[in-house]
Amino acid sequence: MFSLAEENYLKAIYHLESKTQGAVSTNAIADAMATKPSSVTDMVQKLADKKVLSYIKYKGTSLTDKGKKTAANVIRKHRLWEVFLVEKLNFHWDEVHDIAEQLEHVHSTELIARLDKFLGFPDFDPHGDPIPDKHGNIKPTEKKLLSELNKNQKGVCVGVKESNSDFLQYLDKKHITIGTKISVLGKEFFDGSMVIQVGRDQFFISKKIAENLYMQTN
Amino acid sequence: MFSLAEENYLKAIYHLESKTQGAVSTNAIADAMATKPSSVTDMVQKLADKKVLSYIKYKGTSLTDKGKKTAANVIRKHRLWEVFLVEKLNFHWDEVHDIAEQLEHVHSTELIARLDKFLGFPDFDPHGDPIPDKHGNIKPTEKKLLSELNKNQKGVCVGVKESNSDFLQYLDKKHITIGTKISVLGKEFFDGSMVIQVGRDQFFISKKIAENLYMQTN
DNA sequence: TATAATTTTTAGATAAGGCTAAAAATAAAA
DNA sequence: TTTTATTTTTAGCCTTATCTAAAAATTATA
Repeated sequence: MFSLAEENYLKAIYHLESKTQGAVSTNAIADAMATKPSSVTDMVQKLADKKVLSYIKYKGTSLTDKGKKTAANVIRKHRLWEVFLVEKLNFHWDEVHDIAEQLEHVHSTELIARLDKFLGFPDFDPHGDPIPDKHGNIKPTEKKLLSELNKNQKGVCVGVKESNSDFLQYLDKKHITIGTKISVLGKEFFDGSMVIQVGRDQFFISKKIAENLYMQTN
Repeated sequence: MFSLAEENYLKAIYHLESKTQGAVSTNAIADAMATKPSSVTDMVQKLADKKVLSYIKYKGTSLTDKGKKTAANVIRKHRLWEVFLVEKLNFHWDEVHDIAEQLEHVHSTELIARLDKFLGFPDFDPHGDPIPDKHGNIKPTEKKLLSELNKNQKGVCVGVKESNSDFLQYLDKKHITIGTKISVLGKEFFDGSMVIQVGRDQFFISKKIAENLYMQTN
């Protein structure tokens, strides 16, 4: 069992590893966690003792399989709770992060298994990020921007890139949300604008809109 | 904002105050929290500084209005989460305590407001305990004996009057426990016997049984 | 009411997690 | 290849929440 602090370190290191290659530096972790490098050194040494990461002085750290699995599980919980908050409690996509940040540390595998089922075994969270399975595996996925689709292609909205209130309100008005199917009826190469179909409605969207919607196409 | 430990102390003291009258003793708190009296003294002094309770050396403590409200709010969260776990995630009523114990410390008034609405503004948790409102007030509730109910009335079992082993074993066999919903399908005025419904089962009970079950009816 | 028993508090210690300042190692620049 | 700059670690200290052991206050008993 890991403490709240330990879980947060593992999560941060997991995210950092996926963004860069090679060992993760102490300073990078300190930046990501808004803490001091000296605190990171202490914690990383403790986590190395617990076999969730390997650490070489002055050379940085990388998660072991056990560490990756633990981190992925925390991320799984975070993302499932985000789906719950948005789908069931009607929060907006941009309001859920801080709450999920707390909920992710509730310990109970049974709880998460049941929550997963209650939510219909979702594959993506409201930001379009994939939800790891109970073994910590993430289904390899093709997440594209709507703006990358061409005429006659279609997909399912899996998240938003920018999530300012005006944008979310626009999506609300157009009834676009996670899981909404969108078809590209036309695309103007001059300005990247599109005509799309959402349900029975067909309408025009600008390139700016299309560039902020994550789509899954398979 | 209160720490996890502070919230747990407030909650424990709140429960102890409702069970006894007068100030709560240091040892009573230590017992309730499975901690040492010396630890309680430290914490209680800290909480007195924060104006959530009044503390007189060697004389015990009692919550201030602020302390009561804070404690009631933690209890409100705990009980709402228990409803969620049982009603939505299909946990059994006796499996939810430990999980709710963690969930109750998630900080977000908006979350609780929305959860409350999602659950249909419940008044009681699965154990039959009342859920404080957002101001910390608990609706005064009427606890009756099952024998006082009439045909077509129903309620939730909130406790037993006599608790000898034979009686408890009988309840076990009939799947009656704290939180069990019981409906009175028929009542014989000659001997006070009843036909009741528990879950999907319908069966006969004597007056003696009915006189030993506390019910909450609303 | 003086003594014994119990309760409560204080003093000092520990573990987790974090910080500052200084030292050591590594990387970059001259 | 020295020297300088940056990164990382170490050492020592702080806070929160806990503990044990001893002292003090209160309560019970003789």
